[in-house]
Amino acid sequence: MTTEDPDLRSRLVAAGVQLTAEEGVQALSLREIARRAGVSHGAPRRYFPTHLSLLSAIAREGFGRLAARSAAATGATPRAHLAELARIYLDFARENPGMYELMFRHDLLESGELGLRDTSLPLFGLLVQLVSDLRPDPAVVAGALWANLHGLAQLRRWGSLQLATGTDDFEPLLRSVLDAHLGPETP
Amino acid sequence: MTTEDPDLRSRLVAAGVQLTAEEGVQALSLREIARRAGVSHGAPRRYFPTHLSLLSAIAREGFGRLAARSAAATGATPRAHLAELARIYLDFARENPGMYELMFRHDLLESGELGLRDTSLPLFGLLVQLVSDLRPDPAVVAGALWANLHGLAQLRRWGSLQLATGTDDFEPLLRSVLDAHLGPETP
DNA sequence: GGATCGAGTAGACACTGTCTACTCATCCCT
DNA sequence: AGGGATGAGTAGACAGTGTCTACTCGATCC
Repeated sequence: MTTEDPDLRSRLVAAGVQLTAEEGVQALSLREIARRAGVSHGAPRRYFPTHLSLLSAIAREGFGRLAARSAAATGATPRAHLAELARIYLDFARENPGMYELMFRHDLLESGELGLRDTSLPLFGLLVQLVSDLRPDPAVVAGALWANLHGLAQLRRWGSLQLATGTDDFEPLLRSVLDAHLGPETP
Repeated sequence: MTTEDPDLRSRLVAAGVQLTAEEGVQALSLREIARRAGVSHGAPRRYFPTHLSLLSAIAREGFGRLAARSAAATGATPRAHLAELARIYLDFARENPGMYELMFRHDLLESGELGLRDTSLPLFGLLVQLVSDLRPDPAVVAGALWANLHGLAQLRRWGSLQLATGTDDFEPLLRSVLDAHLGPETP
């Protein structure tokens, strides 16, 4: 029995977020989330018609937290701002591996009353805006950069890059990525 | 009852590969794979101690097929060779979405008698070798490039980049990625 | 020729997601 | 003020899952 104040919908999502962090994404069964929220296993059905739609709501909460962190990023120059955003993205993925995995599960895309895909659009818009000060065709470059960050986050979690490059220091890799897409750092 | 000639181990993996292509990764239950191989649900246990280790073997088969395709790639220049490899990688991910998803499931990493992580090392070695003709610090650049291709494959499947860039033409994106990491194409 | 052993079978167990029938308190309406 | 309707949450059934254990049964070996 967690706090009983908020409505069950919020409590279920909160329990799911906590469970993701504590036990990982494979522990997110409908019944365990309901247990943690202190209700029977049939109760979530009032708010989430299916298991996937509940997972989708939890993932949406994750996107919200990432967006909040990203909105707090600043930078003296667009380049510095982008570097800060990249760091925030990669840190989020490393510190919240279960949530990050959940956020990009493709079978969650269509579940829930709102599409999950659109949730990342505002963040991408900021990326495009910052890139437009540095590069022509900013939408393409921003897309390529986002893909690169996403791939870095995934492969870092996989451990492949550490094995392949022989080190787990990601600084040179991140610098190489930023230089590649944005051009070498200007003095 | 599929063909009974090869040993059950191979038949199970083959049934899993087929099932992945036909029904997707969520259909890969132990019992359904056993059913397709024409044996009882307890039989796989002789060869794969756990469900995950069977999935891991199926993913390994996927890496083998990708490696075979990659080995057939050629190019007049390292740059052309790399471009061909990139295209093969992205095509494989698009044409075998279920298998690609399975290959990079992080909970499969440690299952099976051989680590799955090492399976991608030879391919990465080829990448490093080709990049070394074009760039200093080829391990870092190859790592960044691989991460970028992986991110492209994932986000293309997710549909986010199509939504964000307003087009589903990946040619400019791929060209931007190759130019970014390898330098602009030389005449 | 009889014991041994390995491959595969069959069933139990706990757990899952979904569905349906049910309680029961709250609210609305005349 | 009283009674029906509504809505949230409960409880149980059902099929399906992964794992484990007991068992068959044919081949192999001494």
